Amino acid sequence: MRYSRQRELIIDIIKNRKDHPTADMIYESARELEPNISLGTVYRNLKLLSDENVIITLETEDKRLHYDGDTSRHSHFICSACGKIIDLFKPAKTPTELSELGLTVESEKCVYYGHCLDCK
Amino acid sequence: MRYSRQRELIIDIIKNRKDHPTADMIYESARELEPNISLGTVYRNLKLLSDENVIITLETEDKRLHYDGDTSRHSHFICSACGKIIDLFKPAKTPTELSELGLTVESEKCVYYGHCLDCK
DNA sequence: TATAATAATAGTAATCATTACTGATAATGA
DNA sequence: TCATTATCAGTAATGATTACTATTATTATA
Repeated sequence: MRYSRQRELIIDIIKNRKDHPTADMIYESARELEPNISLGTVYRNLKLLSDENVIITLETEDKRLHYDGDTSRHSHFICSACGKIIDLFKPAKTPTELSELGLTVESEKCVYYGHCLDCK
Repeated sequence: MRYSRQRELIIDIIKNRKDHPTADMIYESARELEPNISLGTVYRNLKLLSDENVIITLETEDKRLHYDGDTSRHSHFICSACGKIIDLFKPAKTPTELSELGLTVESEKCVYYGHCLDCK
């Protein structure tokens, strides 16, 4: 992977945000410093970076990928009303602890990734 | 919600499958009994049923929604190689227990849903 | 430092899952 | 039976993402 000014900018943007932006939000942000950057470039690099585990993707119910520059092991809380995504760092919060933070947990989706018996 | 033959068929298909089909797979299956059913009808009903919590959606990395007729509290294992989705029923399996089942856990994504402070 | 090889880019077209739209059909309460 | 209207089939539209192409920029090496 060669150096590119555009990719460095994209990494910098994601790593310095606390929210979990979509490709479009990252594109808007990148255009402030690199007005000619292409949306395709943003998408290509986001794919590349998540393939290389430099960033993490979040498949949400709004049908747009959200990106997270923090690759440390943590969970997320998504507000069903406004869609806001909140980091939940380890050690894992229990539903009770979340309630104490003012977060009402109504449901959860937990997915483990790896290789199954057939594919090993 | 009125009765419709098409919706009953869709519910029946999802509730009787152990895999986690996409809209397209459900459409193909439904056409065997209801050859004129429309793909739009399948999508409309899947949305309706998940809004009413009759079924569950799974947002996966293949960018297609997968549906689960089992609404009991459980997690999922997704094979990174073949995409197969396996139910993990409660009590939650630990990484060790999963390994014993032949499932190599390499990463996880856990999302909690509810309402944040601002939206309550 | 100049140069050749090629990764990466900008800009745009294409893809594809999902949703919206429309006139016809069917379920349901009176 | 009939009126109301949810639902349907079929198709067009949407929107996020990916693919394509000619050009530009990075980098290893002479």
